[in-house]
Amino acid sequence: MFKSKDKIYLSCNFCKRSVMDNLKNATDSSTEEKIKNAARTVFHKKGFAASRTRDIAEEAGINLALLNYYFRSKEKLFVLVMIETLTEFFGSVSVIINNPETSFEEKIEQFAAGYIDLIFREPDIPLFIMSEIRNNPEQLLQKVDIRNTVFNSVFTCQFNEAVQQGKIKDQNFIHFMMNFIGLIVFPFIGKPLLKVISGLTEEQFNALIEERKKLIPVWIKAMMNSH
Amino acid sequence: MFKSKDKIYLSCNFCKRSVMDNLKNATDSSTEEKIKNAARTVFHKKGFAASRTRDIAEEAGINLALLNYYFRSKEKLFVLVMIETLTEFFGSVSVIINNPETSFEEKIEQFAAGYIDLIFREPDIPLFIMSEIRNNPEQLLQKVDIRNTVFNSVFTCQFNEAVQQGKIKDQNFIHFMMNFIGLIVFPFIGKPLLKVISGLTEEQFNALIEERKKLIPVWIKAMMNSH
DNA sequence: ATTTATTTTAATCAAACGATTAAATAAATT
DNA sequence: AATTTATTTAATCGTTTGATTAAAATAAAT
Repeated sequence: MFKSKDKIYLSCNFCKRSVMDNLKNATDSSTEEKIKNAARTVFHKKGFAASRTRDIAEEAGINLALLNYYFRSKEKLFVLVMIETLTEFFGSVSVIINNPETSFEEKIEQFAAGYIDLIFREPDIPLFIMSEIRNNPEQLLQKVDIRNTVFNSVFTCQFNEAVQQGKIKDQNFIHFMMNFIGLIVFPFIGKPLLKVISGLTEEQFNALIEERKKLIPVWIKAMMNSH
Repeated sequence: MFKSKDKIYLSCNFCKRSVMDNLKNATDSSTEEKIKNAARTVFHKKGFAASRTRDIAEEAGINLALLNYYFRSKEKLFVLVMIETLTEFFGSVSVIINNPETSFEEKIEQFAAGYIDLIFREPDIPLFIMSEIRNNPEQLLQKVDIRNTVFNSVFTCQFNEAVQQGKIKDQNFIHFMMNFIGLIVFPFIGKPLLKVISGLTEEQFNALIEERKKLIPVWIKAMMNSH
């Protein structure tokens, strides 16, 4: 029991192999990938506590025992999904905010549009991350170095330069990032509530968010010069 | 078994008594109030699925059976907590945004400051509402008429007046509300993540949010005139 | 003082759930 | 072809968990 598979997939916390190696090795049609995709879907939608391993197995079209054979436990499978999700979610930012070719303003536009597109493809991710990280923040977040991604970025440098050159007013970078990310992400997090409040249909609401790709950069620039 | 208590506390969905009547009747020290407060704490912190009725009973300092005696089931207790939470959370807005004495700008300031204070007292509420409502939005939200509270408010009228009088540019009210609420609420929802990203301590982070009471109105006004 | 009603508890049930086992089948290796 | 290794399944184990029961303790009423 738990032979070679065990070494590859379950020792990721201890062995030298990175999660990314495992990702590359697995084909989309392979059983472990099927299970992981199913787990992703179910966890994202319901969260850890409300997800049943039987539901994940059914979603993957396999037996419950197989899930435990590959991933040993619900929790280990969850951690794997969480790492992949965080990596995807913050990795895609990294490309945009570290592009040396684009200006500060261009990055703001690309960031807003790119992120809204990303969340449109997987709208459950923001609420999933926020609510699951609440339980054990440091344990889950230490696996993906988000802080470094954000603070040592070209984007951050360009922000500081713009302040020094007097192009934008001097202001707290954390406030700026909170506002920027909040404007992008909040409509997705608050969607169920906001739909009821606004009385909009799914399509109307999505159209509104689509508009925000253009609007958020305008708003953010106005905010930056309002102090 | 399930005698007079039953009629009062468990038939709230069917009988003529409102939830508010029950609230008034119960003293803070009474057993049912102790249970409800404990349920509130646990549900707010962990969400429905991760909360155990045994934990709630322990938090309340009573036996598990007593919880079911008073509230009949975990789910009924949860619905009660959710209604109270929504009522409190959106009721407190109502006072501010329907005050006929204050101007549009004053309401923005009071709304921001008042809401940040409210969430400071109960910081788990925003994420609790967002994540729990995702599962059955209409069922939970139909119990509190939020849409009416927002759209038929003095605040909404004053917004429309300001647009007509050319004081602010013509813009989508839904966008405006999403931005406004998002700026207030998102730092609390994203707190675990934002703390790690920023590297700030609890106190530093709270101080930052405190600043936002003054900053958000400034930002919002800048945004409103940026189209 | 006795009955009646209410409040509280310990013990336990039944279903749900995560995990395991052992056995069967398929694939790969020698 | 024989043997080992990998994949898949049915059956089931042990806990957890929501809910119930019956009875004890307390309070209220007659």
